[in-house]
Amino acid sequence: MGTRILSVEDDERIRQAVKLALEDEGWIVDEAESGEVAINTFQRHPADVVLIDIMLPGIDGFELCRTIRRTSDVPVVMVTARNDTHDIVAGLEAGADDYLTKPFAPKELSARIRALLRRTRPSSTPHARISLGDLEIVPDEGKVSRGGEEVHLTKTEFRLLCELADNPGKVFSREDLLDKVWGYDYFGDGRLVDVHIRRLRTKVEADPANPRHVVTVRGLGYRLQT
Amino acid sequence: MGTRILSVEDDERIRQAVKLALEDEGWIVDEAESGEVAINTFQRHPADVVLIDIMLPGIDGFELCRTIRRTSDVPVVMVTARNDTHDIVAGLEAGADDYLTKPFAPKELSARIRALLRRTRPSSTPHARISLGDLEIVPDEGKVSRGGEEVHLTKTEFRLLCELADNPGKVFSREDLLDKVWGYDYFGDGRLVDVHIRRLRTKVEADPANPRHVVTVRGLGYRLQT
DNA sequence: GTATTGTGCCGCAATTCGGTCGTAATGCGT
DNA sequence: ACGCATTACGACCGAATTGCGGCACAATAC
Repeated sequence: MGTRILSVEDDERIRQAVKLALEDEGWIVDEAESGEVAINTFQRHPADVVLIDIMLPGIDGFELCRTIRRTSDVPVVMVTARNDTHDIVAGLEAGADDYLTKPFAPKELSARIRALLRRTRPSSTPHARISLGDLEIVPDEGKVSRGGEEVHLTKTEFRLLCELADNPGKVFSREDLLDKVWGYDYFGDGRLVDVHIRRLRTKVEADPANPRHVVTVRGLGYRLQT
Repeated sequence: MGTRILSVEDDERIRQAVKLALEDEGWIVDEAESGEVAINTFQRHPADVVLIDIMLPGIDGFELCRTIRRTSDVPVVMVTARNDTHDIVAGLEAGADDYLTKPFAPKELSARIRALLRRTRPSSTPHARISLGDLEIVPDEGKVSRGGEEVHLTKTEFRLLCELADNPGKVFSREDLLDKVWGYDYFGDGRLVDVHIRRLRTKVEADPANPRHVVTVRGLGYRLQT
């Protein structure tokens, strides 16, 4: 979560369009209008993906890319104005991971970045398998079983359980869970969490009235019993 | 994947039960009732996992394990009748990778083996042959058969199936599949995946309305049933 | 050139899911 | 024991998801 993207582009209007498109995906967007500013910004806020226009005032996109590559292996997308093979090759040699040709559709932009994130990020596999007592959770397979018996959870229930299981024993407040499961931009009733906890219990607990796994900590929130 | 498992066990009934449980997972099961036979069999058909009962007539499980270890680093699971720390330590010293205590649930057995395969396999090459229940996939030859009967798949359907089969059990989101099957530069409707899943089912599933292989995980994507 | 097959896209229908609400039950402090 | 705050429950309805048939176009075979 909190994916951060650095967009380096000197054209004001394109920068705006890019920002809108990317923020629409829920990503945080840093902007830089030149290579110098970009390097500065990147050092203060390392991004998860960097988007570089080749034609820049001052140091050009290739140089910027090489500079970034010296200190980071963050995925880089180069943006070229013309469909010039030479530019593309030069970009890839400078260490870019992908390239885009102007003009590009906002959809294409976000799709490329998403693909890039998918390709580079999943190496950090959190937990292949979590088991707590008679509960077993396999995040990769979207499976949960109690005492060997597989139980079906909905997407939200599953995410909720995974979140709790991420720190077994830790108490999560409703705000914590709303943030992590429902996203940063959710404004609703905190009782929403209660409802899903209840639904989760009916499926995960042998006796939902006396929960042994999903425990409520009155006044604080919920936690997963170790 | 044509996973082959060698089960070394002198008790006829247990051997039967193990065979059934493992074949249920789509694995090929070789059997040996003694260490001598096991060594012979293993040389003719190298297995991906070897399951050894400690109590064997003739050479015992530890000796067998050491013998196998001299020529192969195949994962070995030791089976002990009693929950004896000494046995377990001795087994691990003999080169075993995991151990099980009798009596064990078939589910636990297959879960352990699956875990072992996951831990050891990823380094190896793409699977030359994948079989799941009555389905058999041969990526190299572009062939798929259900219950021995060969079925014709189109290029896209085949790639889709292979992608799913690459990590059986893992849930693939539509984006994952679009990325891998259609390429990272495809920007169409995610519903396209649905359509091809449906077409795949009409060919691969005995009853396309109740898919047993290509399963949908609502809200997450699709996965191949293990 | 024509027929056949494969591919992508759309709209409809069935189902499931998610969020909200009113209300009941429970725990906690006094 | 009482009142207040917090949590649990059941039900409802709109929204999201997915399966399905069909259509148009492209690729390939004949």
